[in-house]
Amino acid sequence: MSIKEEDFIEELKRIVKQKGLKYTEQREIVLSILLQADDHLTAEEIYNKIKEEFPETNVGIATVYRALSFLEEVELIASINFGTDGKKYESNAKSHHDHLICTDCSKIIEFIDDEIEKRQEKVAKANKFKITGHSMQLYGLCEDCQK
Amino acid sequence: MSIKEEDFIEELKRIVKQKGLKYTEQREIVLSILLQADDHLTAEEIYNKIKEEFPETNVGIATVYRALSFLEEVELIASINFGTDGKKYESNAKSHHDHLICTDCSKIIEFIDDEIEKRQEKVAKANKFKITGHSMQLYGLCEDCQK
DNA sequence: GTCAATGCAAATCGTTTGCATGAAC
DNA sequence: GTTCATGCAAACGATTTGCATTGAC
Repeated sequence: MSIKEEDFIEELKRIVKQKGLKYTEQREIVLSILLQADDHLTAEEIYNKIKEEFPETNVGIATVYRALSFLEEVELIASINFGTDGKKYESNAKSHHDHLICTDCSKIIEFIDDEIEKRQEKVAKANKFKITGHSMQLYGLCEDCQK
Repeated sequence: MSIKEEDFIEELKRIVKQKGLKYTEQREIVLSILLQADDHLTAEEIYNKIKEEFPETNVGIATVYRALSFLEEVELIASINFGTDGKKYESNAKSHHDHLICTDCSKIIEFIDDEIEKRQEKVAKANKFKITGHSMQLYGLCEDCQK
């Protein structure tokens, strides 16, 4: 487990305690699965991974959803929306970024563009909006799928 | 009906014919509702508007969904995703733009930023992606809801 | 007349909820 | 011991599908 991952687990403990809630194995497992994943996972994929990697722990899909909502709320993880096809989650251990999504094979490429970020702030300010989050996806065909 | 709206209806007729499909009143009604709407509508809202504005026409919600998929596929309309809360549609008669969405009152403000568009192209090119569409939403609190 | 499009109801899928039980504190 | 979190199954809401019927061509 990398240092960053430990930090996130510690952060979760801190948040839970500070809110007067309880620290459970399930919440930790969901977070750690996302910390170790190198791609974006759906709730169901996380649920299956738990059953695989932690067969001794009994988890319900409802708990996975509850943990994900909680972790997203406290900003330890983030989600991208795939419409009817559900949401995908990733940990916030990586720095902020946006996504290029292949509409054919669903591959996701992450990118950062500071200029875009800056312009977004500007637009928000011009419209007197207090930004709490944003979601930007570019859809298209990846190199392989263009063939 | 503005000239632009007529153009869109004509375009629909052309596309339908070219594809060897059938031109139906229902598809035209769904498109024209979106052409006349000044805000973004859900499938259900469109369905209700049809029952209101075209009470003599019998439509099922399934047909509305089928028409919306079709119209989106041929790029006469576009959608923005609200996750579990469903999709909202708008016609493509207006020029391309992105959205500022209030997480409190759901108000949507449209904006265009050429610089952001340019940077997006650049990012796509750098990753050898062939862009077919994009979706960018900034979430936050609008002026009123900050109070 | 043929074939696509429709309306309806049932089915599906991701997600949420109610409730009794179990675990953290 | 109290209270929050869990697992399970049932409920939910948006969207899709199967199928017999209708309507466009």
